Amino acid sequence: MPLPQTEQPGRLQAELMSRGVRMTRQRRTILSVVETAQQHLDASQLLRKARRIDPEIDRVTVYRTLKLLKRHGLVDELDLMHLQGEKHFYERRPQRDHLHMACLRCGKILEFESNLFDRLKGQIQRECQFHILVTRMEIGGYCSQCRATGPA
Amino acid sequence: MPLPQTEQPGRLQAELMSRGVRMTRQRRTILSVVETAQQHLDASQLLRKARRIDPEIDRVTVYRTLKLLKRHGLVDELDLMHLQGEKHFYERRPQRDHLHMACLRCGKILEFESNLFDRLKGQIQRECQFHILVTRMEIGGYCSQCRATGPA
DNA sequence: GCATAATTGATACTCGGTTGCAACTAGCAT
DNA sequence: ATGCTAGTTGCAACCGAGTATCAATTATGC
Repeated sequence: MPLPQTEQPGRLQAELMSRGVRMTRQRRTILSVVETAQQHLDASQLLRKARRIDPEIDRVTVYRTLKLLKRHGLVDELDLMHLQGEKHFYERRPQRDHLHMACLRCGKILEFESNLFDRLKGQIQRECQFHILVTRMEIGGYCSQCRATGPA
Repeated sequence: MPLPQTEQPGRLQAELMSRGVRMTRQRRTILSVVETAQQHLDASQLLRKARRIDPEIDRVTVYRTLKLLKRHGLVDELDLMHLQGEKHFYERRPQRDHLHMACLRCGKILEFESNLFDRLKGQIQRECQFHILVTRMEIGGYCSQCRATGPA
């Protein structure tokens, strides 16, 4: 599931610094991993990739940096329907929100943007007077290939 | 957040038995707690309530019964934006799907049904050829009261 | 009733994530 | 450049949700 890489590198770092967040060697490393990721990574995958750049990085620092990014709304946290246990996955928050479909058979993750999705969020803000900060829509089922072959 | 209680009691039990699932004293107790719950419960709250009826029930049995109900599509699992740690919450699967809004300030959970939501799911089934089994849409933000008082 | 396959409860364990704290350091002021 | 200090790091110990194992128990079909 290659994510569209419309981000220039260093964007996360610049964004955090502009908000007065202190930039450490470890954070720079972790941010670069998040930015260059080609798929959704969980904390332990992130740690492994970060350690290939800086072997001294501790897992606690990864968790703390992810929390920081979440707090600043720069990454979104995904559960991907708990397809792989209780891990959480992370992705750079995109320009336009999308939803995730998880195939319960082959484990593939698909993304989907939709006007209806955007309109639904608009409706909620209006009708419920709810100020939306984060959205997470995940769907579990069978992808086109797996449904063709019949349920496992 | 009182859930609409349009269910007659014993419905879950009947549903499971009709599918050939063995009905034990413990299961009956847990099912009755799920059915009469007035809000979203997590596993440990469920255990506590079940133990008020049958003090011998073990937490493992609660977990196993929840897994059973999920497998049969009779309850939905919610994360409620991880507002309260990594717990999962459960609710009887409703006639018509709804989404959940979690107020990140006061912790209130709101539910919302919408034609746009239904249409969005239809669009996904059609355009992505994805066979939907479970849907989970959760929104984090500020409810009308909390946004009026300004962010915490 | 009986047989038997499924279920239960106890215990130990896994795993994702957090806390407390002493050592370190980014970033500012001088 | 140097020093100061609040913010950050790494370590180790911890927490809590959920799972595996297995002997003892029990629901259900005959």
